[in-house]
Amino acid sequence: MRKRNPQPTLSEVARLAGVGVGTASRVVNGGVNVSAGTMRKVKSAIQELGYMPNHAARVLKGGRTKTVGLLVPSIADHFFASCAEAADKVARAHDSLLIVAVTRNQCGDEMSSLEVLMRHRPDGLLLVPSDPENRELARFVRNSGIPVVTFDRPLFGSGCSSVLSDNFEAARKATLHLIEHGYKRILCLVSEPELYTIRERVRGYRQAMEEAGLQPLVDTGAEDMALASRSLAIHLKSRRPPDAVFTLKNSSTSAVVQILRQLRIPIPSRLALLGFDDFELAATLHPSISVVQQPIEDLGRTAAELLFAELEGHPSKRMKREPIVLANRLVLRRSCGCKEVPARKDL
Amino acid sequence: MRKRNPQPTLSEVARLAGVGVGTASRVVNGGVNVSAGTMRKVKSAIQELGYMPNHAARVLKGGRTKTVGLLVPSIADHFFASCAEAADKVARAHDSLLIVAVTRNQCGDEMSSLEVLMRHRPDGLLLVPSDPENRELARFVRNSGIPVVTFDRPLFGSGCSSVLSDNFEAARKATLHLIEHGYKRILCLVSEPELYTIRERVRGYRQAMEEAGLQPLVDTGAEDMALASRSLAIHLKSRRPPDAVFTLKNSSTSAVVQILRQLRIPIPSRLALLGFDDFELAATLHPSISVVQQPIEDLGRTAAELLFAELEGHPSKRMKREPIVLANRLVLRRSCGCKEVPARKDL
DNA sequence: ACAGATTTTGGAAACGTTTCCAAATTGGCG
DNA sequence: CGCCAATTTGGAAACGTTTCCAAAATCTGT
Repeated sequence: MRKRNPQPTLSEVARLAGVGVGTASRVVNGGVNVSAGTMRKVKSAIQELGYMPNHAARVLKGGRTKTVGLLVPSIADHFFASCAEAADKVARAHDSLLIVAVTRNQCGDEMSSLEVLMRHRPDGLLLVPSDPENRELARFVRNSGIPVVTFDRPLFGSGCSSVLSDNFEAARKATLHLIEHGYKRILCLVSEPELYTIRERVRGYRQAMEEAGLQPLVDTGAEDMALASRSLAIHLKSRRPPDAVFTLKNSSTSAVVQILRQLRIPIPSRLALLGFDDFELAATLHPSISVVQQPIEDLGRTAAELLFAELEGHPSKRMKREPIVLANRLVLRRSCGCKEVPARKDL
Repeated sequence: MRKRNPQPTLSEVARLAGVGVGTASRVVNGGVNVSAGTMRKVKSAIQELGYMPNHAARVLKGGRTKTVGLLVPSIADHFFASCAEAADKVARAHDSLLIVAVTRNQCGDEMSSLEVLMRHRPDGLLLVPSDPENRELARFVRNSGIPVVTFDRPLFGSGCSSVLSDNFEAARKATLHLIEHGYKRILCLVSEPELYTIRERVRGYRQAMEEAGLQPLVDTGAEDMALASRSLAIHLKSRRPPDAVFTLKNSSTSAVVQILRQLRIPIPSRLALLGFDDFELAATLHPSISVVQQPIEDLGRTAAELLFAELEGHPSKRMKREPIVLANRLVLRRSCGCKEVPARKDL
């Protein structure tokens, strides 16, 4: 059986329904100014033929593509995957498709991925810029002619809206919390220090230490397990070893847990630990790990909603360009020396 | 400055170069039968105008869309996210875009998501069928007229290729391993028993138990933490409590770890544990958790490669329709009573 | 029942490519 | 130089929509 697939076209639908092609088109697009009878005829013709609009033709004609693009560093990463899922849900609610492309935080890939995305002429764009200072990207956004919203990281000079989380303030509060516990030599363990979010967190850490009159202690040599392990060992053997560690990333946190277990260093009695970004087993580990919990889904959802608002409602009435900043939560567990406390809402 | 974005068209290029539009087109597409001089003129015109072909117009004319669709139950789930990333990499290597839609293992969503995908006329399709017996989906695939590859789960009666992992055999081997340790009352803790992969795993478990002349003990009441907790408590209090647990899903495994920790039941001395599907902290937990490790990226990558092979190379020379079955690895850690075997790469 | 206002309808034009085919140009060779 | 073959070129048609505009049909109020 050779059921080739010469997709039925709108004129075939029109012919079968006994109406003009323009009329058929109107029925397909919501049917304004179409009489009930005609509507019915056309709809049943569509049903019978299994007609589906040809997307390419629509795009060519210049209409909406019902497509929004999402550009993220990675899609296997839980953080971005959750954002993507949340954004996808919003897109689907607006009868649109979210198309995703991944950069790997490399600006080169960024532009080329963007190009592949743009081929599909998305109605709008959701971005996580690798580098907030990327002028090429900012220029691209300005000239793109479509609404763009960035999230997790801003894009300076692009004039587009952003949805961020307060990395600075959350890191500051977290550090202050450690300080309140009496820890004085707090090591800040960093990987990927070039990323905006990480830089903000480091800034928050430094600010807190400075406020307390303590000496900041930042180590950027935590790119992977091996390096982190080496760094940690050196610090622990130094003349004035740290009494607490503040890790700025999910994977660093679990790496440190693993390393400390190997070294048989008890948490928090010998070394306290607080991590940025929650992870599934943080509550299950022994001891449970205190973390800053990010509003992950909120970021994706809010960004998408903002995009569709600009897209549908108010193309001219541009809302204020101030970034929307979402709060993080400090979830206190055992690893910072706290008694297991119910998660606090106050940042 | 209203820098609208009237993308330059091919005729503008042609005009600037002083040639016909057909000639310009030939230059853009590899330039066969074009004299060297003309070539040069057109290319510099392209350069000057920053011309980029309009993808929609090309597609409309009947070419490839350079797009493949991926339909998965979820994209926030680490398993599918990794598959997606691997498939995306392959797609990008073929200068194509992977477009993703999510079902939530619900057949209704499945067809509607598929419809949204099909709007974009993908050149091929990558599917994770919610239900291998879904006749509607199978019919759709047969009539779609484009190559389709399923992975993780088959789709019976669809005639398309599949890439699977050997859930049955892996579960059997895993159960056998527990049996070799001397465990006799092995509880198989199940959630989402309607899923194909889960059913296969249960089947493998039963087979192993039967081979050993032991009584299978399957509990499907593990849908969430609360239920799992209740189930587990009941079994532990029964007259002949289990001495080992085999969990069939990632989240069940960590749920059980958490529950046993709360109940202060030592692993593996009082209750051994072996899980299906590895997770990041499985090696870090105390004790470390033995698991079946799935070839996650392989699944996505292989499926995508298969799809592009059908797409590009051999549209008629259909390869054998036998599913490709990838092997799982049994990663032995402490929770099943094993000594920590070289904590790294033991098959 | 009729003029005018309103709603509904049909069909042509346009979107930017590619793909033809015929026309124009070039080259070879007697 | 002249003629045929081979190469190169220009431009029309087609892809399937949407969006016009004018024509047709229907509705209003008197």
